[in-house]
Amino acid sequence: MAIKVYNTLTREKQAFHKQPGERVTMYVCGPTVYKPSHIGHMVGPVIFDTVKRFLTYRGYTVDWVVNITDVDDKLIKRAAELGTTVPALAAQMTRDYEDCLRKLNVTGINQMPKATEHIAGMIAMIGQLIGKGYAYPAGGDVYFDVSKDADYGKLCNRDPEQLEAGARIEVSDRKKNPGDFALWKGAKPGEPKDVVWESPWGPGRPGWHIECSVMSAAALGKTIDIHGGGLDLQFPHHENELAQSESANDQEFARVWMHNGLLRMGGGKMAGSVGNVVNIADLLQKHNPETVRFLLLGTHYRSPIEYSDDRLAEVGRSLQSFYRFFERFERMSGQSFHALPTAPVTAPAFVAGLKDKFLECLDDDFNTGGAVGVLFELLTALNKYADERKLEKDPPAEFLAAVGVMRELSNLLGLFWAPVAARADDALVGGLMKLIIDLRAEARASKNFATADTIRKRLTELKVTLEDRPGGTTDWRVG
RNA sequence: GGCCUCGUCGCCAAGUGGUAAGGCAACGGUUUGCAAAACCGUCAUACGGCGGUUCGAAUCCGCCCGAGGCCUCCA
Repeated sequence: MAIKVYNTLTREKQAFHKQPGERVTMYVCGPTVYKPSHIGHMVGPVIFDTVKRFLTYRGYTVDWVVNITDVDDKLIKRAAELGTTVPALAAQMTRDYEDCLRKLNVTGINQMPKATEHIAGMIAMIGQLIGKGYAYPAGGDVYFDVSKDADYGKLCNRDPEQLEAGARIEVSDRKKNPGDFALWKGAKPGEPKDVVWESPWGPGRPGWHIECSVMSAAALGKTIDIHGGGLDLQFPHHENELAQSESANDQEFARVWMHNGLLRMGGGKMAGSVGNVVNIADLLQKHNPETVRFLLLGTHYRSPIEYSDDRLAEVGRSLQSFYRFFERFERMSGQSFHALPTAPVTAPAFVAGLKDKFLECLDDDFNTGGAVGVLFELLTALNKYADERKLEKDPPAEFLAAVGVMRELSNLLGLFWAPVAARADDALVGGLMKLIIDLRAEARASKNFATADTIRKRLTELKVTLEDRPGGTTDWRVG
């Protein structure tokens, strides 16, 4: 089985260009850290985390870098509004971003370089571009000259001529062509000192696009295997990164470009600039982080996802059947599903076809939506197996292996990483529940079903569900 | 105006030439003292519309309708 990947540059799915055993370098554009992260910021990380998990599973060694933009106009503005400094604001928002990644089980990032730590490299690259005639200083700024780059626009199929026709591009008499973009921005009067660096073209700070060109090369080399990011970054950001890097280095910048679809809300994309964002912190007040990850992976990564509270609630509901199975598994085996190893296991016959189907989905351009569907089929197969054999305890090795397959595959999607605290582990609550259940058991034993049902009904009103099992035992759960 | 996506069951969604996965919801059944959970079954002759190519199309081509992204900061 060969992995196929859709490449934005060629607009087609192609066989992945590396062989298992080789190192794969992956660079994904991260956030500008001026506000708390919203869910849209997590789409890329969750998807590329899954990409890394799968490539690793297939035998590749993946080196994944996500950058942090910690100096920029929005940061300067926001820091001034809050009465703080750019470095302080950036540090705080970076922690927020990292916290969100952790909460959504994004574990695969190897490095998160910051723009301000690579200013020297950016100045060097800008100098190189000027030396080769691709860029020109103008009034304290430095611009990239798109007319000098013969294949400018190849990523997004843009014609520089038509950029002029658009006329929405920022007008500046310093630019030679309307499509030219800033590599270096001269400092403006009144800007705080901590956003100003000295350069051969005067004090100032780097443009946005140059940081990715420099940091990706510094961390991963001049040619990277996978460059990822949101669809909204295709143009101009990625187009410009590409133009800079290839003009400066005379070698291919990225072998494969992967772009994830955008999260939408109310029919349009969710973005800080639109103002319809939902912060992760707020979101996690109401929903389990696994539900959020499940939602993001339930759709193919190149498609848009419509976000809504109802949608998340529905996803949460569909997740319940997995959790119930994990509890069932624990009851019969005495083992926690979450404690099972994630290493590959040989699939027993009754689930072997499903395992193959799951892996084929991921082989085909990381089709997580299809893979999630297979997980549900696997769940049904496991429950059915246990039902048919009336398994209550000491499940056979075959069954344990099949559950191991569930563990192995769901881990490729980064799902089910934490035991769900469905019931209070509070000693008092546990003791009270045992008391109530014991009393109800006595009522049932003496055929006093009216009392038994009243107890259950009252508990239901308190969002506690009782489940009577064969043999007279009763389990309870919240929800 | 230019570039680019997308339109599959009530809702979400996979499926890129070979006869429509899966989930939620709903309805029947098995099980249960009754429930809950689980399992079984029903639920799109049909893939926005109209043409075309083909032995064969949701999948390819053309046109139309509708939704969205980019062309300015944006994951």
